[in-house]
Amino acid sequence: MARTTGSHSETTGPRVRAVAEHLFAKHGFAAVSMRQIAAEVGVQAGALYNYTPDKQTLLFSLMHDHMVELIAAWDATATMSTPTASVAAFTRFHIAYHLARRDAVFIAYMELRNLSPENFAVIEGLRKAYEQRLEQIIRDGVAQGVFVVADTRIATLAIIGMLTEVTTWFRDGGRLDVDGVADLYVAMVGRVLGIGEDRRSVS
Amino acid sequence: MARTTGSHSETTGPRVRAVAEHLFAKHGFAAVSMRQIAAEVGVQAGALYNYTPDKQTLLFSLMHDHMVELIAAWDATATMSTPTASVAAFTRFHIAYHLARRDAVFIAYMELRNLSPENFAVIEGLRKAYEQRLEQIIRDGVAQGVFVVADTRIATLAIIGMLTEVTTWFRDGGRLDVDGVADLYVAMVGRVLGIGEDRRSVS
DNA sequence: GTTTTATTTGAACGTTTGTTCAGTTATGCA
DNA sequence: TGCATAACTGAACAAACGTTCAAATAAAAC
Repeated sequence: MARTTGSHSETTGPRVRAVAEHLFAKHGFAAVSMRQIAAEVGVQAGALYNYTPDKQTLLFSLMHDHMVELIAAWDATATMSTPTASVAAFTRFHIAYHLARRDAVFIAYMELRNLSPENFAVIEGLRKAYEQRLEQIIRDGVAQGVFVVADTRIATLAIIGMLTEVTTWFRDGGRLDVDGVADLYVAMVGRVLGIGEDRRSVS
Repeated sequence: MARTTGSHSETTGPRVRAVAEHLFAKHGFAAVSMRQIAAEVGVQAGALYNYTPDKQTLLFSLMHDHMVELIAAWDATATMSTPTASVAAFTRFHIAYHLARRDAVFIAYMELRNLSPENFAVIEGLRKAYEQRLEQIIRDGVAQGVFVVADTRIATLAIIGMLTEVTTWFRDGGRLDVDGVADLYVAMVGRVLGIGEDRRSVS
């Protein structure tokens, strides 16, 4: 036996990526073998090498595409408006997107140490680029006097941290749905940024 | 050659754990071999099995001890006082402790999926127990009317998330030292909890 | 209907894996 | 000083690892 019925690059290629994404997220890059991926795809291990030069590149490719798509999705969502509206939109976008693509998000946050130095630098740059989007909104809000924050950079990181943490506990069918969670976080993020704060009350 | 000069269980045992903790944090549990650990300790791989029944138990033991020590350290720190003081103390404690023991923290958050189901349940229980400490403080604050939060549970998770995120970017010798970072987070956490909020301003 | 080409198999490769254990040696106790 | 034991070595085990490649076969092109 060799080539099987219905075999096709256009279906196998994406399937390899989808299966790898799922298994890497579930068990970790180092704990998943090429043979496991192949088995799940329904193919022999050797066939995977038609779609990736090696395992490491497969991981990098998944992470890279995810980060690029994340940034593109936000840039397509973002509209010129007030900092207050922008930060609320960012909060809702971040939560919804991260919950919808949990496997990819998990990998992008957890498998950085399995990347070669050059590949790491690329992913790190993309992550920074994404964070910059939020940081710029906060900077604008501070400049316009609608946000009151002691340290823009730290506020950015704190907000990213609290938003991303949602992926670790959110379960479909739980007490709150995605929109309900997003509403609560929009309010909390607003507080962190001091929206509507009476500035005289600050010593 | 067999037993080497100066060999001693009381020194090798802790060294195995220290080396394993460091390597697991740096490269991930699955990516580190028993031979790598042994080499770093300065011993042959077989010798490790005097100190752990197997690799998985070594991981679990590290995570378990870390969580127990974390909880014990907080319980030793916590004092009866106002919710506002307690939450500030928790914030400072969490940041300082997590930055001081970064390797252990990293492992406890990242290697859960490499645990057997029973071991996972134990660690998860300890994590919940730690979160409960913060949640109880927030609940007390809400009951006393000094905190204003829409959802106590979500506020707890959001705060834990934003505090833990510090470990991903903090570098010694950076722009801010630990105390400086903690100061900023105490203020941000206070805002999330609505401390000092004018309740009439909420619709 | 034949030829070309893309796709996959299946076996093989050299390493490395976690773990075991009989044998060897330094150490602590009598 | 001698003996028992704790600590470690070094070799061995079967299994699994990522990767390669000639051979085989389905699909596409003509």
